Amino acid sequence: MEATRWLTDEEMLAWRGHLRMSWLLDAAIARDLARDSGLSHPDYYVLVSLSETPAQRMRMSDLATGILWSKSRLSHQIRRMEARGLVRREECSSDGRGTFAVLTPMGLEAIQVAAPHHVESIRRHLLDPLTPEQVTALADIAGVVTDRLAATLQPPQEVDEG
Amino acid sequence: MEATRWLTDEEMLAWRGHLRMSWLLDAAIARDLARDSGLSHPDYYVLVSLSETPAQRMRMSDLATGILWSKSRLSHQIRRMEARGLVRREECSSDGRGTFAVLTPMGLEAIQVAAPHHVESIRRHLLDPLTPEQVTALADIAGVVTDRLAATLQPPQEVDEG
DNA sequence: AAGAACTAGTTGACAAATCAACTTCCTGCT
DNA sequence: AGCAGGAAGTTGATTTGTCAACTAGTTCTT
Repeated sequence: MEATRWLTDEEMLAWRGHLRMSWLLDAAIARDLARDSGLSHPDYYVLVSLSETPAQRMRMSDLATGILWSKSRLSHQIRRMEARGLVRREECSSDGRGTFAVLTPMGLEAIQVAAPHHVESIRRHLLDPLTPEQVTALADIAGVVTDRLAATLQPPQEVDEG
Repeated sequence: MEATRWLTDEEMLAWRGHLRMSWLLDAAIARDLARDSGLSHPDYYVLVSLSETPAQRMRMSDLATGILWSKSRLSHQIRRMEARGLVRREECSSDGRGTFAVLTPMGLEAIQVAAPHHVESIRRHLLDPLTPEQVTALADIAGVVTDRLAATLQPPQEVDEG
């Protein structure tokens, strides 16, 4: 059993700073989003993913993978959004098990209205306070860390052992 | 109404990268924590805050403020942790409304066992992949962003207007 | 010293996320 | 063809977090 290498002050600042930043940032951006557009952060991810796709539809599992959610979480979320008229489900003709989540006109409208405010909010809270070098540094840091994590991490829920 | 300044590729990379990093990092560290120590991330914050305090006790509201939680969330969390024997509540003699959350011997034991593994997990997932310059850069970025946000953000729940 | 206004904390109802089955359909093997 | 095993989604129960209302004690004001 080796001695623990405790965090240096600088490391502690980076870790706790990151935690605090991500919590505050998420809260601030979620608050803006709700105020400006009546959407939650999860709603927004879903709508933006669908809207970036040519036919504005995606298979449930592709969507879930893209935003790093479990299939269960996505299914519940889509059910709620369907009830609000933002998306609808459509069967997949080529695979009987499959389901598409499809953007409705109302969902498209919602994301188009929301997007400019959301960008503004990201600028205000995250990008504006940073120098261009810091923006690049953040992108690099995130790249390195996520590459490593994506390799390690098994997606949520997919355990299913017998 | 001015034209929206959409995000550049670099800005998009920074923002989405940050989102993805914080989600994956939290998931990975939470998973390690649960496996190694049977604690959730929220449990850990609470225990660590209490353990860093001289008498291993804190007023509920100070604790809530320190970890950026609403009073309600903390109250529920402490109730659950109390049921597991990790903390207990104690009345405050100088202020009849007040309550202390106090670390129990079992809670102390839990945090002492958990801490080395947790540090190891933070190193593995976040710090090791980064250069020392990147660690410093991350600390700086978080500092700038959170200072700005802390000024703007009203704490959760404290609305209470009539 | 009395009451208004504020602060500390809790509670219960609701919303959202996770977890563990479960159904249905597809694919590959013999 | 027929069946084992895997993949796609859904569902319901449980846990966790949020919101609004509430109790009780303190402080400020006159």
